[in-house]
Amino acid sequence: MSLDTKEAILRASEKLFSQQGFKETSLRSITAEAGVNLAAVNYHFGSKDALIDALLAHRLRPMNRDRLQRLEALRAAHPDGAIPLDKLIRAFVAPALDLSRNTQQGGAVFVRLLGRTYIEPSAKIQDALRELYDPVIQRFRPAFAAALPELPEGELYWRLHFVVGLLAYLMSGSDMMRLIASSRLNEARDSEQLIERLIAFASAGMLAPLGAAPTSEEHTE
Amino acid sequence: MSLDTKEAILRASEKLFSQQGFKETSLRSITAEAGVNLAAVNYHFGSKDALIDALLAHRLRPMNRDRLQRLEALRAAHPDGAIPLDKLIRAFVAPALDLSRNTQQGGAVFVRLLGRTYIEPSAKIQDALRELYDPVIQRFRPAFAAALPELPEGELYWRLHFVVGLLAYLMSGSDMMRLIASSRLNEARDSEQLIERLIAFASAGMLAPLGAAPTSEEHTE
DNA sequence: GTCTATAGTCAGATAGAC
DNA sequence: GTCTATCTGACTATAGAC
Repeated sequence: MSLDTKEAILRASEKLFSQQGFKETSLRSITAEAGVNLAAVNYHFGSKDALIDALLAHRLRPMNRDRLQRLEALRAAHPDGAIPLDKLIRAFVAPALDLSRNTQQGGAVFVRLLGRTYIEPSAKIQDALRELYDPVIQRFRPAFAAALPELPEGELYWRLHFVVGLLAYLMSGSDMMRLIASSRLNEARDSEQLIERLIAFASAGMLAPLGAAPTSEEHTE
Repeated sequence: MSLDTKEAILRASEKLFSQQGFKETSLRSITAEAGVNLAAVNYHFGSKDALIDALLAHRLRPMNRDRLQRLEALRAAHPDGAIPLDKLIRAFVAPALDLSRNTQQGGAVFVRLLGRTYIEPSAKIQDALRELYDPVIQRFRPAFAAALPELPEGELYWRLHFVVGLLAYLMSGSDMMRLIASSRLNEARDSEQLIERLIAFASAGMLAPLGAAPTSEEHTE
């Protein structure tokens, strides 16, 4: 029936994990959604945890490869070492959000899953993530430092943090969006515009003046 | 023994929920931590879900009251209607992060819990949140619109979104932080400085130029 | 490789003694 | 109000027939 049992499980689990979370999604619901037998997950992957690991690696590795390729391309295009900030941010952010346009690869489903992993407290998932992310951070950080030479190291750390947080929140997405949704708003969730908005916001934030916050002594009152 | 069974349950559940998540925390672990009987939760709160609701309301109501009070104070201090952007952001952001300094009230424990609720997909939690947040958003939005008169409505929506995301991510906190933590970094997680950094970043982001992202045709390659 | 059947665990909730 | 004891249900995982 289905192309492949293993593939069907990956597809179904991606969908359900992203909708409900890891702990909340049972192997029963996954195998039902995939149209395969309950025992198939343990046969093909060994355990639920191993399934999660496989799923993350399956998607994150190509995404991070994309990020590093874009960074290399930028390096080549700017041999003087001065890569414009917005291009750097785009290289980091676009591969993640681009997945939502690639419907063939699971599309928006995986983007939500990815956002979810950023937040998940499970130690196992955190470990898997760290291993997948560390090389990327290690390469992007000096590029950002070069693009923002006047920013102290501590500040750079936090501002990178803010960008990652922004990305994670957007990808885990639309739950919180509904909270604010008293506004009708054209459903402009097309990722094309979203990426541009995110880059504009993040670039401005990264470039924020340093001792700037006017502190406004007390909040009146 | 303990002050009050009900209070002990609230305290313990706040701690465990924030550390492990809602689904991952069992009533058994809560009652063990609180030093009370397993049946006490159901006796005092009725169910696990009702406990979560009570916990959220217990903390969010005062926080949102604080937000609205600060907004009113700003309105009074700026009768012309032009509240500076950074003060607006502070009024929205500080009551959340301030809780981490108020150790008497549960301190950082609740901040993480709060960050977690922003992300939790459970429909019940989302509903409880919407009810608590709606009045706040409804009041802050026009103030932001007045502070950024040139920003189209759609843009304002997204940028507010980004600020909320930033806040949520920071509060759900430090899990992702460890991912990037190849940097040693002075453990400057003192919320005082964090608030200032967040306000600076968010203010700059809200003020980002409009059609600005230079689009950089393709990413080279 | 795929299935059924089931073992073993742990969850939330409740009845009823104190 | 608090406790013990227990019910009921859901889960992961596995053994073993096909």
